[in-house]
Amino acid sequence: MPYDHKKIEKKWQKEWAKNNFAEWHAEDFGAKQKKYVLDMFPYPSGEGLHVGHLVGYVGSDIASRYFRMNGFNVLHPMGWDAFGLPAENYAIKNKIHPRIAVEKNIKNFKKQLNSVGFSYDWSREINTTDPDYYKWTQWIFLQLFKSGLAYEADLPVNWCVSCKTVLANEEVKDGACDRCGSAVLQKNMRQWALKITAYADRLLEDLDGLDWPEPIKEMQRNWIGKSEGAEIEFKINPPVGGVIKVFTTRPDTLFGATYVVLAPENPLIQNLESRIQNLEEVEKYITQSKKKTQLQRQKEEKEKTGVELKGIKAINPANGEEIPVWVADYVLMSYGTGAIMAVPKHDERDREFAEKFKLPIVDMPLVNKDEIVKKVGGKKQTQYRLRDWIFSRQRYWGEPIPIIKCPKCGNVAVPENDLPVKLPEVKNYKPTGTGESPLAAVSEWVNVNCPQCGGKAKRETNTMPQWAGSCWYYLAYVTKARNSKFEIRDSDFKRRARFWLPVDLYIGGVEHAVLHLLYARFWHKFLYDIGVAHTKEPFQKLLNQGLVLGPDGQKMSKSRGNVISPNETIEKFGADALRMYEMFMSPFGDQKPWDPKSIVGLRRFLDRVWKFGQHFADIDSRVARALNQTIKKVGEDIEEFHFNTAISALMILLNEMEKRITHPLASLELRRSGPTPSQREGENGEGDFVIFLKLLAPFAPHLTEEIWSKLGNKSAQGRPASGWKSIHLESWPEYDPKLVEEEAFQLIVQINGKVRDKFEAPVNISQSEAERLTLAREKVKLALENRKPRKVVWVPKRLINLVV
RNA sequence: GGGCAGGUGGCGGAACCGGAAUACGCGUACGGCUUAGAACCGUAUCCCGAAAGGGUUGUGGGUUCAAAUCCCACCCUGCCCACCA
Repeated sequence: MPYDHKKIEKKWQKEWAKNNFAEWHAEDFGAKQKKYVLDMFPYPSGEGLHVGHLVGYVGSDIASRYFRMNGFNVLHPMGWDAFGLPAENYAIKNKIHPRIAVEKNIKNFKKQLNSVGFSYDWSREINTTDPDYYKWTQWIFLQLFKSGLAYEADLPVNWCVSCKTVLANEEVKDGACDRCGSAVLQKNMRQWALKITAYADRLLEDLDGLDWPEPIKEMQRNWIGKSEGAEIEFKINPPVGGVIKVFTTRPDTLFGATYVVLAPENPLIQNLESRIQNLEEVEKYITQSKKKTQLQRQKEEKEKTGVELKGIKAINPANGEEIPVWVADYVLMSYGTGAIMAVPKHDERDREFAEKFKLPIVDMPLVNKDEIVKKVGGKKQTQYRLRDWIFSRQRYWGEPIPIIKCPKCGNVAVPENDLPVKLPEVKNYKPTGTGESPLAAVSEWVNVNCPQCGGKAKRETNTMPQWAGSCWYYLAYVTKARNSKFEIRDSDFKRRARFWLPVDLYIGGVEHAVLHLLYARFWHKFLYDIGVAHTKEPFQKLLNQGLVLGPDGQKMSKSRGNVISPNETIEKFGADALRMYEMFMSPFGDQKPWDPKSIVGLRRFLDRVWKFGQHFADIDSRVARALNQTIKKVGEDIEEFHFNTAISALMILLNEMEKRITHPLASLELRRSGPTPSQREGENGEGDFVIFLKLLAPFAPHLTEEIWSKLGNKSAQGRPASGWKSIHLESWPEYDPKLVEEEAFQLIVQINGKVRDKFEAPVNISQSEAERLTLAREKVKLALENRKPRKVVWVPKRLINLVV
């Protein structure tokens, strides 16, 4: 009989919640060694969780349970990243207030998570939209502001026409909005930005000490994009005042520079206006290129365009030659100095441009970098590709930026005692599209007195981006012990943080490689600098779970209709089967399609475990070896997140145990299904089976708990007295190293590298003995045809190879 | 164009510190059980061949007693970045 997963899983979820074991909670300042196991928390979207979201959560749950069984004090919390566009767009579409939508969605998410049987410490649950929470998001912003790291300026920004807000560079993908895929326009707007570039070097260097997947580190390195070079000045002829500064990583090619190119946005062009003979043409070109979106620029397949500034020449400082000056949009204002020296002999882009516009391409001797820089009066310089983080959004559903704009005093910080600046209720929270946030319309909220001079002033009406709340949430869990409020300034917090930080194991998707993970590292480093955090990095070890594709091999999405919800799967196969299938289907980090058929294999396995537990099982002692090997294998595999092979090992062990059943009746009953009352306590077999159950427990927590309690390990009834004994509070089984080693092995006999025979031999067989036995074998004699081996290769415990 | 990861049965994958390629699971076939089906149990299942035997880890080459594993060249797929000077 298959087990009744609906009944069993509900029952234990209720018991676990009701009993709320202290052992499942993280214990601040506990004596056991701490382990902080963290999931990237979800956006509670309206669609609910799909099976792909669960892969990471299942993995971290297995790890957490395993660490608890190994005697660690595990902090494994969960919360909600509920501000931002997904929540707001959902609310707009369904015509409910985002606050209400988020509440509803969180309820649904929590229900879904609980139905999978996760062992989260819900006493530390957080929600980034909770004013008690975002009070501290705002507080950190104010510290950044006071340190000069948050500033407002006219900046070139990305504007999403559909989301009607500016975006950070990190949120633009292939020239389109990462969120909605719409075109992104380049605009100049007055915006708040965070000076992440001030941390570029530290963000780069400290990657080395992190136990992160190498590709993620590489992505961050590329994003930061450090390059060393020099800034070199080119004098202008006629001398109109000012010089053209260029940045180059190859000053050694300076002799080959045959023209100079300015970015269309380069302000120098305005200074030169009076001398430009073809001003009209130049201005037309500039206007045109400004109109292009990034997407358009890319679609034009990098076909070079540009216009010469006639009447203007630059002087190559290496050889004093006069060279032409051009304006072209292949040079970007936002990188370097917004001007380049073009070396068409050496640089492919310059060559393409030179060929198109018939500019000279000359050979040059390469010279010593440092010497030439010195000689022409240039200076060494380091450039980063990383830009400051555009931090304001013209949207309603975010943390208000806690700044008051006073006509007299300028931008004034909201006094700390006035935090949080609560997001006001509004009737219309739709984005305006004018560049103003919907908050600007709430006059009773906007109009305030300046905290500095007392005069009339207005609140900043932009809100923070979605990433703000997730920049410090791992600290919030630490702060929020047992439902207390957040406070990250006092010594109590600092003691807790010192106890728990850094996060020992952080699990989430690759998609955050240069978004959340870079932003959070930046904030953490700032918090370190102001003495809030004591570690240089927040997340010591990072693992990425692989993406789950739909059954059609495509990315799961509502529009494709290939989204698999955990709800139906749990209904049909149970949470334990779902958990195991997700871990078994591929290596943890691999992308994988969902195969609706394969999950039955895991369910079959669990049914066989159930049957085994229903009937007593006298297992013969030869299983001991397999058992010890499995204890070793499963433990090692869990530590390395090789869950697929851990499960395979458990399957092999169960197969083995079924083969070794000595009681004929039990054997029969296991093979058929049928009622049997028999259960003996104290059998050898039961001991072995119980060990197997413990190994399986982190993967299939419900089923193992049920069998465990049925085996006489006191069920939950009658709790809270001392009756409770959950399998999840048991110790992880230990293996006997002697029993892991095999006594015998299949000795492979090769002749010229080809397998010709094999026979069983004791592990400690000597080479001479193995040779003697090998040469005596019929098959070998036949294959040798009287030839004598000219060489014998002997690999202990594996093979013997006769070379003739 | 640059960087990174990866190509193994009908499918997901295992082995990858060089040592039996295809563990484990899905699927499929046949048999059992069953009034029948489902479920379950058993057996088989990389390819060619009746067998002996031979072949097989994207392709081609190399190193080695021995290569899925190491080296070189090429092809393909996925992800990230992309006119960053």
